[in-house]
Amino acid sequence: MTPQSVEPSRQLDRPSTRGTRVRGTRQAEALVSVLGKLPGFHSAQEIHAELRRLGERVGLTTVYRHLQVLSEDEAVDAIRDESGETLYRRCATGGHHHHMTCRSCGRSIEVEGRAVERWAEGVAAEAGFVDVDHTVEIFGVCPGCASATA
Amino acid sequence: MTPQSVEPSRQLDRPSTRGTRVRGTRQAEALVSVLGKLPGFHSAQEIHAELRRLGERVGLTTVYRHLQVLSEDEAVDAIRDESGETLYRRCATGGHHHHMTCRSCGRSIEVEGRAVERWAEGVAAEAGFVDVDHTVEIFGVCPGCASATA
DNA sequence: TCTGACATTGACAACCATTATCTATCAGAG
DNA sequence: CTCTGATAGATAATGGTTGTCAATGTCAGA
Repeated sequence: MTPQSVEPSRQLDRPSTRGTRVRGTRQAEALVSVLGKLPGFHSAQEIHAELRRLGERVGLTTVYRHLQVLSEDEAVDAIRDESGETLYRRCATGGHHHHMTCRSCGRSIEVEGRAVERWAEGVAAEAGFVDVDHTVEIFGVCPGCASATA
Repeated sequence: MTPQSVEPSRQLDRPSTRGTRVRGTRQAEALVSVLGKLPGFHSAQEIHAELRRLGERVGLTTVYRHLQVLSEDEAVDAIRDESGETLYRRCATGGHHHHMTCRSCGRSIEVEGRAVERWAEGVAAEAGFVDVDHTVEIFGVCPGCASATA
């Protein structure tokens, strides 16, 4: 996974010589476009299905490949749901952040957590851990779903 | 997942009428025993392999089943590694807590995080989320491994 | 504009952890 | 001891993800 087996077109997103080509290929553009429209988190398979629905002819393999690259570039967020499936979402904000996801409708909110960052760093430093990274996910039921259920 | 499909032997761990039988069967006892000895997190498959290595004849299915039940009972912690595999570890402390795991040797430290709990609750309350739960995992390289590498 | 080299695609099969199924077996009560 | 429901576990699915590799597309330079 670390050996960047693919690592394609790393040469910046050029302004496109013709058309609105963003990253070289039609497929990549379509994928990015769909990602921008879908709210909340979706699995690679769902994204692939959506692509097909829109008439775009893109292979599942390609979807996986792009999502992987995009998530390495931090252009999309990747989280795992409770069944272990990987879900992707286009990042709204650029930097490091976390998510609060609704268990019912799947929509998610990006949350900042300076407090958490500090805490994590503190804990790690105290134990002498280095090269530290962390994941934080909050799950709950959003106001909308909560009132709908009640 | 919520429909407690299995949910066996819910009738408390009786003091055992004969032997040190903890939960009725040899297999369950062996599993718990191994869990107690293994440090850090291990996959169900690893635990199963260890069981076999010790000469215990336990089926892989059974290992999975027990780990599932134990984790529902919060008798073991379950986390997911980066490849999506589920790892289990016997809980040292009873209550809610998080882990800081070494990427290199797999050992983990249990950490308390009142700060995080408070933060998560605050964020959730602010957004109107209810029935909130959260996961926090810290990954890094422990002092031992760090100095070994250096 | 043409062309060749290299990157990308995608159908398909392989992987592999996990779960479902279904019968044989065991534990414990009476 | 015997009966009965719980448990075990071999085996077969499941299903998301990744590997393979030939076909195709892209773009730079001629």
